[in-house]
Amino acid sequence: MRFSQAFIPTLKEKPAEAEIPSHTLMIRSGMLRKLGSGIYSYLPLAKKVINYIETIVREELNAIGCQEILMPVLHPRELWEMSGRWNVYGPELMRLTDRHDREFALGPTHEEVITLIAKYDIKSYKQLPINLYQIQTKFRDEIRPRFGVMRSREFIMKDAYSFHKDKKSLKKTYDDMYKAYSRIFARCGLKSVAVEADVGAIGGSSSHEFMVLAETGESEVLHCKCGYAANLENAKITALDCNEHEEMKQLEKVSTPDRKSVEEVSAFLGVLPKKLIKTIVYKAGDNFVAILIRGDREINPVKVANFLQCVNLEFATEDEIAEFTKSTAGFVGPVGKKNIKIYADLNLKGTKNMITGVDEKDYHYRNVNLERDVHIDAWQDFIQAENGDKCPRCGKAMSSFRGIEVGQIFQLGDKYSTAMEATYDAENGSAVPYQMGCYGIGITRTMAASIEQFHDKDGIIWPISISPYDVELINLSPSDEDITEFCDNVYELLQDEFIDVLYDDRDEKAGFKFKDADLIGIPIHIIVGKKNFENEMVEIKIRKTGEKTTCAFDDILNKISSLIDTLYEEIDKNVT
RNA sequence: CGGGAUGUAGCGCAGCCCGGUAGCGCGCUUCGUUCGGGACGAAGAAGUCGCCGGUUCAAAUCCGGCCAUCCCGACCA
Repeated sequence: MRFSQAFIPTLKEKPAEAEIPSHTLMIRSGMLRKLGSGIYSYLPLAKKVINYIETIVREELNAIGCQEILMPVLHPRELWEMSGRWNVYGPELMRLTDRHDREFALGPTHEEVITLIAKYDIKSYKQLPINLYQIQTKFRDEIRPRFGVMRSREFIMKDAYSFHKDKKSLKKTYDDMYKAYSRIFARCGLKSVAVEADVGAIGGSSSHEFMVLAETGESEVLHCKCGYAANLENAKITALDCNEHEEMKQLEKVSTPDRKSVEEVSAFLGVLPKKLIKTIVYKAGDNFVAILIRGDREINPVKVANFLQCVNLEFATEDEIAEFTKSTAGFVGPVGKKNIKIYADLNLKGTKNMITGVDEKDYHYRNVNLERDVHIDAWQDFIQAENGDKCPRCGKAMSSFRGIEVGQIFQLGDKYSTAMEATYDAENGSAVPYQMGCYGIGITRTMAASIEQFHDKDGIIWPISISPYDVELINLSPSDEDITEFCDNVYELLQDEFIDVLYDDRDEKAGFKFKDADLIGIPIHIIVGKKNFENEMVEIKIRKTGEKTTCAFDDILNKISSLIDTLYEEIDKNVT
C-alpha cells in the first residue's frame, strides 16, 4: 500500500479523551475513531490487525476440530427467558423493541442461541462432542465504558461453545482449548498467563482467565514460582500466622470512646491491627449475616457472595445494623449474637484473646476467644489475598502483577442445557442434558493489550504476526526521480514475494515520516535516502530495538526475508 | 447511580470572573523556499461558541434546565 493512497489519519497531539497508552496510540496512529462512549470505528490499520488476530484464532481452533458458524446479534426476549437470564443478566443486556412492540436483546454472549441450535439438531450421543465458534460483534451496556476498546460497549469477540455427553469429554475439550488459547496468545507475540478464575454465578466447576501482562491492566493476579496463578479476587488464602499458643484470658469490656475503625481502636489499645476482629454485616437478599475477619485484612466480597450463593450482596446500612443486629455501626461484635448467622474467616480459627466490638457504642471486648465465646455457623475463606501471601499449593510467598483479561474458558456443565431442556439421547435411550463448555477471546481487546504490552515513547511496536504490515518502505527523497524509481522497484519486488509493505511515498520531510513510522509501529523499516543511495545502500531499522544497519541493493530481499523469519522465530519459540 | 471535571474550526486549547469586534497552535488549500528525526515565509478556507429557555438594548460570557464526553468509585454472567 502506498501511504499517499492509504487512509491512515495520524495525529501529532495526544487526544483529550485518551488516558492509557493503547487508547492514545490507537487514536494517534489513525487506527481508531470514537462515535460515542464505548463505540468505535476501526480504520484500515486496526482492521488489518484484527484480521491477523482472527486468522490466528481460526487456525488454532480449526486445528483442534472446532467449526466456525455465525449466529444472530438480535435475540428475541423469549429466548433469554428460557434460560432465565432476561431478568438475571441485568442492565448490562442491551435491549430494544421493534415496531410491533416485540422485545429483543443485542447478544452479549450466545449460550442461549447455541443451546437452542443444539437442542434441535444435536440429538444423539453419536454427534458428540462438538465445538462450534463464531467471531462477531458483541454488545454489553457497560456501566462505565473505559480506556477505548479495552472496555467498550460494542466489541469483537470470538466465542466458542462445546457440547459433550459427559464431564470427562468436557474436560478433554477444556484442556484442548486451554492449550489452543496459550498458543493463540503466544502466536500473537504476547506474554500471557492462565490464571484460576472465579466461576461466580455462571456456575460450573472450573474456569481460567488468560491475562496479558501489562501495568495498566485492570486485573491483579497473584502468582507463585510453582506455577499457581489466580485472580486476586479468586486467590485462596492459606493459614496466616496466628497466636494460637497463648493462654485464653478472661473476657474484658474496655472503654474505647469514639474509636470505631481498626486503626483507631488498635492504636488506642496499643495492639497490632491483626489482634482485632472486624465484624462486617452484609445484606444478602432478605437476610443479614455477619462475617468475621482479621483486622489487618480486607474482605473479599466475591468469596462471600459465592459462599452465600447470593447475587445481590450489599453492605448493611447503619440503620439496618441498628435494627437487625441490635448494634451500633463501628462497634458491632459477635459475642452473644444469636439473631443472625455468623460466619468466620478460616484464619481466625485458633486465634486467642482477640478484640471485637461489644454492640454498644464506645466499648470493645478484649480477650475474645471465638471458639469459647461465639457461636460460629461456618468457617470459610473470606479475605482478599495480598502480595506476599503464601501460595496455597507450595506455601512459598506469592507476588502480584497486573494483567489484561483477554480470554476466559469455562466448564459450564449442564446449567444451560437443563434450563432450556436441551438433551441428547444416550446409548440407553434416555434423554440427558448436554455437558457444555464456553470459551471467549476479546479480539479487539487483544489488539489493545498488545499495544499496552509493547510500546515506547514514540509509539506502537507490533509483533510481526499481527502487525498491519511486515515492512514500511520510506522514501526520503520523493522528488528525486532515481531514488523514487528505485523505491518503486523495491516496493514491487517485496510485494512479489508476498511481503506486505507500507510504502511511504508522500511528499513530506524525513523527520515527519520517521515520526509516523515509529508511531504506527511496523516492525521493519527500509529507509532510502540520498547518501546511502549514492553508495548503493539502504538503511534497515528494527522498530523494536531501534537498531539500524545498512544493506546493499542486491541484498535487500534476502535481508528482509531473513529478518522477517527471525522475528517469527522469536515468537514461535514461545509457542508450545 | 454517587463524587469530580469538560463541552468554543478536523485536533489540542485560550477567551467566560468583569456581557458589546470569536482568537491561538496544529492540521487543511494555493504559491515559493527547504529536504535524514514532526521546516520556513506569504496568501486562504473553515466555528449554529453542546442544546433549549430566561435576564438584558446586547449573551461564548450571567441564570435555569437538559444533553454529551472524560476521570474516580460502585459494577464488570
